Amino acid sequence: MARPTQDVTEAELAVLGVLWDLGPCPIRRISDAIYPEGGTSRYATVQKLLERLEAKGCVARDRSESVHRFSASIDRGDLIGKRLQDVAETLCGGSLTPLLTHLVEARSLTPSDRRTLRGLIEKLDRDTQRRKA
Amino acid sequence: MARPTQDVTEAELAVLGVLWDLGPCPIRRISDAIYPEGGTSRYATVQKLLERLEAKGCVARDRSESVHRFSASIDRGDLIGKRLQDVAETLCGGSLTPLLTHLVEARSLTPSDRRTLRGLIEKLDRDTQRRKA
DNA sequence: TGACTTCTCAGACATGCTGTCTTATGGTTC
DNA sequence: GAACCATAAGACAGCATGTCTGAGAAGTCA
Repeated sequence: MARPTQDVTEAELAVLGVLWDLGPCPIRRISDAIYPEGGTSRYATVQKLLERLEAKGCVARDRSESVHRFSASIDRGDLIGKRLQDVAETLCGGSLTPLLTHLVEARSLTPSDRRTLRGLIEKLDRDTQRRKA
Repeated sequence: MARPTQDVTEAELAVLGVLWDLGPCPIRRISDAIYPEGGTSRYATVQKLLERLEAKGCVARDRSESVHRFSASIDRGDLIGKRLQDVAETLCGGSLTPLLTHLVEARSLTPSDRRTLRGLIEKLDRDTQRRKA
């Protein structure tokens, strides 16, 4: 529910990334993953990042046991969507269409990309048809 | 040439926007456009923003006359491209494809958007064909 | 029980970015 | 020369970010 209002920072993203990879886990595992050298202060850093991520609505905290477990409450796709929305808002008056045409024209599309894309559009068309019928 | 390495901020974007609208012009016109109330300090603010934009390679300064003229050296599309690249780099390992599929799947596409999109893809296909032939 | 360890929690801290503003200085114009 | 407008340099506060410290609670084990 709680979508991130503020943006997720670099360091916070690293934490989120670990949660995406490992699933719900305690701080210790996250900090070990990010800072293999360990150290008390590194642990505290991760703790602070998790605290901020929780405030932003990006992670959930399970307090039912004495060692809290954290889990991501948004996935990578959500974040992509939010960032794209940001770009659209800032540069295109909120419309996503310019982003789309920009990407398609960017000529970085492989033939396979194009196949995928065409498939997606056809699927959308079918859905629209069905809704009409 | 000089592409912005750092990102353009909100206030800087406002300045760029005026340059996109008005074309090359002196500071005075820009500051009048952004701060109609006027004032010395507002003028100085715009001056500082232009200075930073110049450092970022986003505006060019013509010093040939005593009153300098500023012009945008990137357009809105460049900025969109840069931001999209940023998102891709940060969240998709540099690939733009996930952004594309995300946008298409976001089902916020109007039928007209889809027509446009299909047209673009077909054009790309034709180009590919032609290059093959 | 008491020493040890490992948490949570609250907050301090340096740094850098942003937007704003002040002041100094020099050229133009009348 | 006085008034005006420009450039130029830099001060400043506020905030975000990443990092770290210290206090205290809770669990572990001899």
